[in-house]
Amino acid sequence: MKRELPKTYDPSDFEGRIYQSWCDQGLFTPKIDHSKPHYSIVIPPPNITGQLHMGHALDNTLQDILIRYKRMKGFSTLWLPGTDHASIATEAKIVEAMRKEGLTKEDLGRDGFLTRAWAWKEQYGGRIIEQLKKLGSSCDWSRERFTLDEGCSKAVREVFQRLYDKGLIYRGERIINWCPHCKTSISNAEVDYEEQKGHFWHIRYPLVGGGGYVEVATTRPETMLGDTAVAVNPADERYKHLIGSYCVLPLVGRRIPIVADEHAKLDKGTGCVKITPAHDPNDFEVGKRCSLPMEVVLTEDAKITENYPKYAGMDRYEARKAIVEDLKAGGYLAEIEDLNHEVGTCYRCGTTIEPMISLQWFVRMVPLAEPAIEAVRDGRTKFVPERFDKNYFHWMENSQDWCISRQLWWGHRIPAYYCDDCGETVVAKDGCEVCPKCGGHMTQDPDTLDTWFSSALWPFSTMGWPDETEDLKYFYPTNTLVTGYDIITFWVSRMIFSALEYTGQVPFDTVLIHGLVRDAQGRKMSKSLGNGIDPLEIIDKYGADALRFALATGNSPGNDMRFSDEKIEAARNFANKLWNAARFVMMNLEIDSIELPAEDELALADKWILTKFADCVKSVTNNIEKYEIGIALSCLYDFIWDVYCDWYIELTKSALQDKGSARSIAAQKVLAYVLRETLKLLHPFMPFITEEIYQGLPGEEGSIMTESFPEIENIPTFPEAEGMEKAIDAIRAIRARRAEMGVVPSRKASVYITTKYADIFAECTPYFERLASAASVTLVDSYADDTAVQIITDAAAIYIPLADMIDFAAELARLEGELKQVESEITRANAKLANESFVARAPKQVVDGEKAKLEKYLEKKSGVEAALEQIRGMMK
RNA sequence: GGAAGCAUAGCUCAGCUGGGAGAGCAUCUGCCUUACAAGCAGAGGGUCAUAGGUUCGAGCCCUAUUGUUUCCACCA
Repeated sequence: MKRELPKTYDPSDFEGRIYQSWCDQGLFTPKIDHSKPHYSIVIPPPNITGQLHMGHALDNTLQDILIRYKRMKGFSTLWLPGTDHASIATEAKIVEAMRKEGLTKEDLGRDGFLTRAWAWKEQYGGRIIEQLKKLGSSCDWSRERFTLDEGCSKAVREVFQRLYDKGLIYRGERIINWCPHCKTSISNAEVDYEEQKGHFWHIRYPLVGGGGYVEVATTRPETMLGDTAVAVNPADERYKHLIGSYCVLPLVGRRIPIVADEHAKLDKGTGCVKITPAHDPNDFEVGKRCSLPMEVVLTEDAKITENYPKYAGMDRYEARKAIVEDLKAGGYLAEIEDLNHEVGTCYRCGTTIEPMISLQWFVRMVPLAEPAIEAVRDGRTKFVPERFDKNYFHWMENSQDWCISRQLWWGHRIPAYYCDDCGETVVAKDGCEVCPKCGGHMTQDPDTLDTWFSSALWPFSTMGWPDETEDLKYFYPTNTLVTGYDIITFWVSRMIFSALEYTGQVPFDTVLIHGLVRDAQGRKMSKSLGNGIDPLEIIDKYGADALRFALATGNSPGNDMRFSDEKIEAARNFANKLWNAARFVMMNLEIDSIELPAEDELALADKWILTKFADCVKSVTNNIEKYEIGIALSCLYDFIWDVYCDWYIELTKSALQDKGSARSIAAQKVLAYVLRETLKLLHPFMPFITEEIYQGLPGEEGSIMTESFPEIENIPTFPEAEGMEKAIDAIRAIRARRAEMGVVPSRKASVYITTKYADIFAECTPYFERLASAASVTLVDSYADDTAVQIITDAAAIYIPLADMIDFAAELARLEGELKQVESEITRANAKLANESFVARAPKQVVDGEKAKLEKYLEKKSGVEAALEQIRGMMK
């Protein structure tokens, strides 16, 4: 059944319909077939708070390209989709929404809050999935997962239990990053540093017994309330005599010791450091080494505790002001220095984090990191591009224990239980109600886990781990993980060590890293700048294929890219070009199925396009295999636009006019064959337009998705096709000269050609007539009309009698220029070949190539010289 | 403080293991040529950041410098 394409390319006309038909046919759901190789990808699960943004669009376009390619290559292909509960981000949004209604978490209580959170998930979780579908993502929706669903939660509890039993999870008092706004701890990875203007306050602490003081400096003077010592370096001659003595904490009056610790540097500041073990990570360590007491001075919303009545209830900044004033009044303030420094902020809400001592759960990183480092070092998992492994190693080798407990409600609740009576701690994945020790009632830890704890299990928890499911056996480990470089430490590294620990295998063999999508000026897209581009608007306006093309082309792995109107328009134009080429081919077809003609029916142009197509298949395939998506796509772009449309279609036009003729039918077959095969090559990149056109081709009823990706072995190639290039060169040369002379295309002119490739040029006569404005083409042994324009190519000398158009002086100048150029080429080639070292050391093919060039130029030179002679003769 | 990336045409970027600098957009000139003006045919435009080095040969490899971006760590 032949269907004509509408005259204009309008993606909104068919993208939705096609996606639905793929779903209806179940084409995204793989069959588990142990006789076939598998290829699997798990999606980086988008947050349920999110909307599709350009980063997602890029990430998922790349994944879909790989998935569709592998599917057509015959792999049993799974792209497993899902969403992330995004504990802190979602909870923050819900709390904010509640605040507008005048409600707090406490008003609703834990259960009430969770009911509301699940309602949120129902409302927004589906939205981003719908958006992914608009992009064309060929995910197996029947396997869609959610990090907080029963299966993933089971995996989380299992892992927690195993790690606890192995001693790799522990609970302890440590300095953690506290967000006073979200009122939870966050991990080091969740802290963003930003430069802020601040001050360095120099404070004098009077010495006990005798005059004098030590001077310390701080950027957070309010923490002085919690000072329990002053440290000096043990090697510091200036203060050696003070070690072991005491000073008095101003405003507070507490006697605190002067201790020796390496943490104090000789050359920094005054050499004396105030020590606040409960509110500073370094001081915490000093405190441990020197057995100092810990004095907590801030509450969980960063206000001064009741222990300091004068300042109690003030928030940290008010207290800072008040304390500075009081220090000044008491004569303790020595100096105020301006200073810019990096301040840690919460990556979710931007609030300045407060280091605090707190009882939290931690994952011991060193034993887990080691095998994970090894797996990348020995290549079981590779980063593309490779350089990102440095990033990974650096983080892995220096990672501190991971704080995994969060004082949030939306998340996986920690499976730890404490006895109300004896305080016994039990970790139990299946729950625990009665204390095994005293029979008392057990209460579950109120905290939840870091959202990344469940994300870390995603590649296998989604496949049913810890159960030995069919999916797990067949599709795990996965093959490729596609993600941005900004998430390597958060997520990729944690998946790797988790997978190794629990499944004994790496979670994926390749991590394809892409960069950020920036705006046309190169700025990060952000809400606050208001420069975000909405992929859905782009899809509505230009189509998903155009968006995918724009994102996949013109950049290489790991690099940021800019997105602009020009880019998306160029992409849309390309789709339109293909659309119209297909329309043209289809309106000329008289055949009802597509097959290649017998070899003896092939014209030179047919052999040429088939050979060029084979080249295209090769480079597209090779580049996808190397994850060079951008290069693969640009090969296709060039082939479709320049080779197929601008040359091959034009070359067939004269044959097509002769409807029903053998030549016309042969041309139709080749046109249709190359079109169909090209659509298959392009399908992974632009799935909708390729499907729409494909289904309009004669004899093609099914989906292009179920076709095989073109294989180079199946495409006939012909060494003689190279001859076509000689004719193309000649046509180009004629066009260029005519354009230069200002001859309008409608003015046809006779063309005389002398060449040693007469057969080729004879066969190409119609092409010259159609594409080079030739009235006729005559092959001659020599040509002697002095008034003709002369054009010299490598393969031929071409004469066009256009006497009235010729400006002889200009012609002379041009030929002289051409001679000069060809001579310099000859000089260059000669010099190279005269270089013994070059001839001896360069590979043979390079040297031979150089000789061939020399040959060509010498021939051209004699042609140019002859032409010059003729024109000089005329001008006399 | 540690590390990495980038620097190529007016703009945005490609350039795979070293063998005569490419594309898109923009600019200029023609053109309604049996699909496509979202098009066709031509043209101009580059000391490949700088300085050294390795090599028969460097945009590509090495060293240093400059500019720029990012990541990590820390700043009492």
